[in-house]
Amino acid sequence: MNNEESKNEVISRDFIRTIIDEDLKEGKNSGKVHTRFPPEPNGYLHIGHAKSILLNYGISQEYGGKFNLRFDDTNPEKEETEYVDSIMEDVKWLGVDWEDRLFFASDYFDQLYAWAINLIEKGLAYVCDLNPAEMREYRGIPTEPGKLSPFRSRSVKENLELFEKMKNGEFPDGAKTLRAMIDMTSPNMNLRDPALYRIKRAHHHRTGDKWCIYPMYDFAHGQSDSIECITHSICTLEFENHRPLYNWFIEHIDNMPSKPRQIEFARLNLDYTVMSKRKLLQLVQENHVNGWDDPRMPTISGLRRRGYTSLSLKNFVEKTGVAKRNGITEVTLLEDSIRKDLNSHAQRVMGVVNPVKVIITNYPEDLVEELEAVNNPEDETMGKRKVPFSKELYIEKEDFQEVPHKKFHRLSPGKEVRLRYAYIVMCTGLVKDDNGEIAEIHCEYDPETKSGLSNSGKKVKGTIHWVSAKHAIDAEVRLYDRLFIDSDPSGNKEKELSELLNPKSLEVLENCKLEPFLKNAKSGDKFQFERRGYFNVDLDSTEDNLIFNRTVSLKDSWAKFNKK
RNA sequence: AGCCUCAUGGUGUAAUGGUAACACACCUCCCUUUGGAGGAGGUAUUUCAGGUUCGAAUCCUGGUGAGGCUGCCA
Repeated sequence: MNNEESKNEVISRDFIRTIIDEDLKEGKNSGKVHTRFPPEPNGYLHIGHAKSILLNYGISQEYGGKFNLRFDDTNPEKEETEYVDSIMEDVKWLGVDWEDRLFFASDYFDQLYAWAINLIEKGLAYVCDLNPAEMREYRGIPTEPGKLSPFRSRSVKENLELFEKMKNGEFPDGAKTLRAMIDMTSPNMNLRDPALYRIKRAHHHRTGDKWCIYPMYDFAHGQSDSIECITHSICTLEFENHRPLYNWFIEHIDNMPSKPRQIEFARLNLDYTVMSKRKLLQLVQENHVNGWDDPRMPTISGLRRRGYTSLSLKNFVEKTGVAKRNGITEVTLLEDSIRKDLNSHAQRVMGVVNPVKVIITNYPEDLVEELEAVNNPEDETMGKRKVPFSKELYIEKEDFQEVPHKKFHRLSPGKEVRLRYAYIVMCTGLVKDDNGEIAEIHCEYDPETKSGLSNSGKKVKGTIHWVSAKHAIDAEVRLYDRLFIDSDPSGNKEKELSELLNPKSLEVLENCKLEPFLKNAKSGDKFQFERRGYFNVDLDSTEDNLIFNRTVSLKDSWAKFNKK
């Protein structure tokens, strides 16, 4: 083996996999790796969750371990079955298989209750009557220690009775909490006697009205991990300060099934995007978008509807890496991942989004030629198709300039251009309507230049796409652009979210003309409209009313040049 | 302010005491019946100050900057 080869063998490992490698080397968890994804069913999953899901699942697969899906449903007020369903659908769509390991934190409510009693018996938890305002006051601030709750000295017996009465519904909502007895002077606020249980008469999506007390996240999460024998509990940075508490429960509750290890990494952020569930919910509720799966949303369902594939998301997420540094990834990286995927897989097709009519004046009136077109130049096995050509065509408005820019090499008066898969045509005239708008472009074609003909060697600068007018099918096309004009909408503290919206994030074009090949396109089908971009057939598309969503445009150096 | 965490091109991540690299973005050029794809090249990086060392992005000390924590949310 030479030097170069040995260098290539050094696979770069992120810090989480490095930790797992070390744990394995030390013989921890008897060599097992078991991860989980713990969503709260209070909203739809977004691409940041996709990163976490794929990270956790990917690790479980790489190490020959297992992966659980567990709903963190400890706050019934915000949680709904609708979200449970959408989350499962999205996780599955990402290609992630939890096999028979679908769990709910609410499955563990009885066990959690028993463990709370265990802590009370050990003198490590107490029932507290402080109201929220008082509790806040007693907690103190980070720079100053808090004060001991006056209820901290209740006897074990009294605490046991009170806690039982809490469970039995003998106190009104919010009247009491069960708290851990840790350290009111800790610089880590999470350790200042955190609440374990609160009284809340809310209907739970799974346990119904069985409980009127519910465990807090901190009291449920680590223990749930332990019950499921999770070895590495991967979460985001904001839980760093919770880790001592996470470990405290594992250490102080008797006979915990296993000792999971919490590891935190930086969540994914994208520029021109908001990623918090609260803000996403706000966009939905204030109707700035059409629901959670609006193609402008960074939700998994939105991205799917937009036309992203799960493979492209997986590739993207891997490219963003895993680290502890907070940063903002550019959306161009996401766009690159879908272009790469679709470039090699998507069926090519011609579609005119902003049509203007072209008449080939020297072309026979009733002749229709079936021209051969390549389905995907990147993949010969995708074959070829026939495209009808006739005297009247539609081309893209922007492919014609009456007074052309010197670097514009498309159609303009007196100039020649190649019609993709067809002939070279020259523009010979124009017809304008009463408003001065171009109604018809007149061209003459050169029969010798038919595509594929041996003597069609004439060179022209540009090639444009077209659709035969009498064969064209109508469709609606939705052009999407970034939802926000601010590259960091969440970081903008001066303006409301609604003031940062891009007014042109959605452009609906009703009168688009597509080649007949697309007649039977089904929702979810993906195409490249040559020279325009990648398009996904929308969820609401029907045979009579075809709707295409633009996933992403093609890279366009002409458009870029024009901007300058 | 106290505690925790982080700091490498424009962006995101590598380099695990030994030549600072990869991807995206940006810019040139070539090629092209998609101004796509592809190819060739280019601009640009270790937060600062000390220290340890033959050698520091990496280890130590201090500074600076950024993020997190002060819910009976997760």
